[in-house]
Amino acid sequence: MPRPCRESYGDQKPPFSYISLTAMAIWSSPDKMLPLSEIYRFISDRFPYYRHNTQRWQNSLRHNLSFNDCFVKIPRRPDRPGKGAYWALHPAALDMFENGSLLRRRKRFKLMKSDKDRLENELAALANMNRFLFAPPPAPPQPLPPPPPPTIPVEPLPPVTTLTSVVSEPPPRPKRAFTIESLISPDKPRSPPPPTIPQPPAPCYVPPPPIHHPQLVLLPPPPYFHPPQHVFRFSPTLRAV
DNA sequence: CCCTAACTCAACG
DNA sequence: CGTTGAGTTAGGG
Repeated sequence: MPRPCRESYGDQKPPFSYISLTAMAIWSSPDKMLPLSEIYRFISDRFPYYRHNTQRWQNSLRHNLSFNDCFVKIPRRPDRPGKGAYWALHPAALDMFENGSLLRRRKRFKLMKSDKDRLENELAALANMNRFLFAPPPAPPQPLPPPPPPTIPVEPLPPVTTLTSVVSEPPPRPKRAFTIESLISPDKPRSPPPPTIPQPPAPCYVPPPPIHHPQLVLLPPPPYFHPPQHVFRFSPTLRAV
């Protein structure tokens, strides 16, 4: 066992908190967001310890998702039905484990009330837009004007300027402590090494291509800044308190 | 030893 | 499934 990676904990409890495990699962997904069932599967797939007592730890895990501001519930698109919402990581929480401890963070990640409210508004607005943009196709034309369908009350959208903040790009690879790589890479050749095409030296930062995102509405990208500090673009004032 | 993050149990919608 | 509260356990300064 020179290379302890996945499956190396056997039936022993892995030294990760539920928050760590959940973050790993979300991180490992192509879209950086997962429904609850997929989070369960990620964990029980690679940590045999969690193939038992499922009722207990899954309840705890759901508690964590709701309780911790570092997890953000993303509404489903109506045209992508399924159970439950998607869960993503709050971008300001990406450095949650900077201290290297995967058991206990230095400090709980909590949003200030104002930021929490703003995030809530953005997600509500997103859900509203999704209702429009991904509504089921209208019924075939009727001979007579059908009675106006129960119109979905669409609430006035919050200032659109903040909406772009919900659009996300793939998060960066974890900085140090989080050994996601060793956990997910062995059986996940998810991104075949890109063919090394000699690139002309870019004089400055080149914005990444538009991000395909199955769940979120892509809006015109905001202006790019030089070193992209954060791959997510939430409201710039979002802060962990 | 203390503080508090993390966990557990459980009720409720 | 998701939220919330209350009580317990335990990580780490």
